Amino acid sequence: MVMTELHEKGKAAKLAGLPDDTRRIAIRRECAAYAAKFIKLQSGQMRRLLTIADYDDPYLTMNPGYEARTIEVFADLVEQGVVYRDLKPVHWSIENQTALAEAELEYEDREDPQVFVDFEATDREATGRAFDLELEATPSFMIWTTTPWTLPANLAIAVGPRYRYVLARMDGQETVVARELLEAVVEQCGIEEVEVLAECTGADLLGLEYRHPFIDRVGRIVEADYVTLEDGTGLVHTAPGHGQEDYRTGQREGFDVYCPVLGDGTYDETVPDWLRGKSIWDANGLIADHLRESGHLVHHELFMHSYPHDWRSKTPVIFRSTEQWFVAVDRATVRDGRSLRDLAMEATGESVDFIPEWGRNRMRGMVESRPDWCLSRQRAWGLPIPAFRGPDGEVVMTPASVRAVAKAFEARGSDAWFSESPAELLADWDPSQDPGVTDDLDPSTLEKMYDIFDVWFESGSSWAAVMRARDQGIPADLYLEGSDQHRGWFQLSLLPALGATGAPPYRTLLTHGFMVDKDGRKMSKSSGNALSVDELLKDFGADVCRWWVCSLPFENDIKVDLDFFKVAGESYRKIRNTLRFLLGNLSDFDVDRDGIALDAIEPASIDAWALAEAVRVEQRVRHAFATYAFRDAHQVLYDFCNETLSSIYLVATKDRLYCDAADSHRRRRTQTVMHAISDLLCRLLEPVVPHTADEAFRALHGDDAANVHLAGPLDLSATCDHEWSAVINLRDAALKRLEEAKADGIDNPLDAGLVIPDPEGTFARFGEDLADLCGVSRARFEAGLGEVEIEDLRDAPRCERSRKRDGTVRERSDGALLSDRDAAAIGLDPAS
RNA sequence: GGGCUCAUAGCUCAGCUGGCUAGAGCGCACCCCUGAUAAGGGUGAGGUCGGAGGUUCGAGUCCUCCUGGGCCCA
Repeated sequence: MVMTELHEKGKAAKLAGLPDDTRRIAIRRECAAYAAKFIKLQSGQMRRLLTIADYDDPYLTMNPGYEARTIEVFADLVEQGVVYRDLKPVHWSIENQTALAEAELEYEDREDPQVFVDFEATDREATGRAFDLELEATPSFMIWTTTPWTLPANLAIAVGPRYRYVLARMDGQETVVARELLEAVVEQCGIEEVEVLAECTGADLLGLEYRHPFIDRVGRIVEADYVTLEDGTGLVHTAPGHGQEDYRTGQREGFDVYCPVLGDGTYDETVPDWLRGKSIWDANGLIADHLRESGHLVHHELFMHSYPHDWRSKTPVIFRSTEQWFVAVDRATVRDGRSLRDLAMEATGESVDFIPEWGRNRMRGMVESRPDWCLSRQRAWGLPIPAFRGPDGEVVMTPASVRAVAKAFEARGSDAWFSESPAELLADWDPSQDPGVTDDLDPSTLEKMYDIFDVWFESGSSWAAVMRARDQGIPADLYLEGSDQHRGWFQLSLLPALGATGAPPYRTLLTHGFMVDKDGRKMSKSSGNALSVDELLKDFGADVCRWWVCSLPFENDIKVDLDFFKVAGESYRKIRNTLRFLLGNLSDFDVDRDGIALDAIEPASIDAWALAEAVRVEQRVRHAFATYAFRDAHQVLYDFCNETLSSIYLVATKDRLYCDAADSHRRRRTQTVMHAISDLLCRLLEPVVPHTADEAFRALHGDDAANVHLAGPLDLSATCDHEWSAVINLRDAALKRLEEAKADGIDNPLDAGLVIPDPEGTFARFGEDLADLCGVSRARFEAGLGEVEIEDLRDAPRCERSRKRDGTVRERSDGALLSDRDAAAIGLDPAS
């Protein structure tokens, strides 16, 4: 990205003229500035979401202290004997001319050729013997490949020793293919005449030789366990310089790691002249043409498949052999002889918790099959791998020399690698005390090497550079990332920590799914269905966004759409309105002056019930938070506000709040509970909707300095009559009856009274609240009744103040129609 | 092509180790309130649990295959 900008600004040309180290430092300056820009941008977004972090002292991988800690982790790995340098095929980005790690790849669809090619056997008789046949013509071995450009590097053909192979005459040419694939090959290649001449096993073919179709070279048939009968011909083109499996086969069989492709994706001098200097992508066509002309090409067609691309440049990557640094996952560690893979399988099997649990299986599968970690990159920006080359060309890098460089970096930053001499960088190193080198090694004879660490090694060292360095303690409680990081950060943090300390860096791994659009398709800038976090924050506010996030089943993919934020905004407003209503009704209430003791609340009162519900909510929400079940917390909080408070408690208590005498016990009792519930709600909502909770909390306490984020739990308790659940059921039944009564013209519940069956005498003690609970004017009980009945009160006088028709309404001394309670509340003598 | 994973009312989701007529919220329809009002309350209609087989006395819940998403890899 930075290099692109430098080119566009024309600075790259100027830089090219500078000495290597000077040029690298100049590029690194640009990169550091670029990184700083994004640090500012992204931390700004995170702050706006009101995340809590040490924003005054963030950890940055480019800080000298962080760099030093990372290098120390590396020193520990060197000490454990798991770091090595080797010539191997690695993922190579032609665009950026660097090796890439698995985590730096993206798979995208790409159209490539697939070719079926005949490789002519060198020895007709020997080949015939394998099939127990005397041959009249020289047969061929047919291979299939989707990367024709790797054919110049072909050194072998691999077969499965146990598979059956046939010698078949196909349109005149005698060719060997796997028996099970014959039909598919014939069909795909459009072969018209087929005659099977003989059959043998793969084992019979081993050791036979063939002539390379356009290079003067003889190849050999070898065995390999990765040969499958799923596609191709069952004979696998093998180029040890261009594939990891091919490389292993080549090592075993003693082949060179031959790779005629240069870093820029063109061929070197060792290929035929018609390919020299050509780009490998052009070579696909050239080679196909050449093979067609020479009669080796059986079939050629284009097809779409998923192919690895460089995640930065979005260009296709290739396998290319280069010297790189690796972390070995199967080498024994010095500490106890177990390999990193052993340790990782053990850690992911037991000591680490996974949320959700299937992450364990997923990650173990990846750990089980992962290749060695290619640590080195060829670029200017990043942390240098502190390796030197000695006077005899040998690589000098010991735990002590690495730690000496860590000291230099700590003091002067990793730019020192480019501005200082090897002797300066190794000032803290004494070769004579280092068993890893000869005693008389003179640091001033060393030359710096210029590989840069894979960025994943830096982020994978944060347990050391952050948690341990800041005395936060390791293992960390939780690493949280998307499910792609089972291969990325989770795994690449685990391996260094296991190597360096023998223990995993975390106790728990929490994984979330990916954002997809409302149709479940993945989001990307290119398909235009991506949403901007900035826009969302601007349009909906941080609290609504957080409220939405809290509602998600995060372990799966998350469907995202603008409409969902609107819905989240609606439900958020329900919470906010509930709080506002609570606070509004506490305006004349001072908890110290007017509050009553919570343990003095009558158990049969609706206030005891509401408080008991609040206690349950507190327990459930706290438990949900503690187990990362944020969705449950969201649900419980919403249901409490919507159901318990808004539709039941607050509706039922409106009458007393508005119409009871201001200082009456009943009214103050309700306010006391409303105060406690408000306090509780603020504290429970605080992690989710911090702005709202903060605002409400300060209003509740009438203290602008009150801080809900520091308030801690409330730990309420309540004693509630155990028959309250029956009362709530009774309410449901009554509401249904009231709905039915609308057919008789009783539209307004206050025009009705309830007659409640109460054979056991259970409901009488709730009498005071039952009418309000159902929104009717009054309730009475009858022992002999079967079910709830509605009393038509439309003819009863209505209180002008409370609008109730409770049977006590009559004209008072001031001429108003009032009930007894309302008359008393405004100071009239009830008897008057 | 392989590993992991998802698919339940119009929408977003619950449904633990298989067991009453499959739940919630939103939305929708109808109604009430008008002293939470760019609010509040009530009732109700919506589902062949992606498809096809199988195990079982019984499957949304277990097994197999298929279809369609997602992540990771080849």
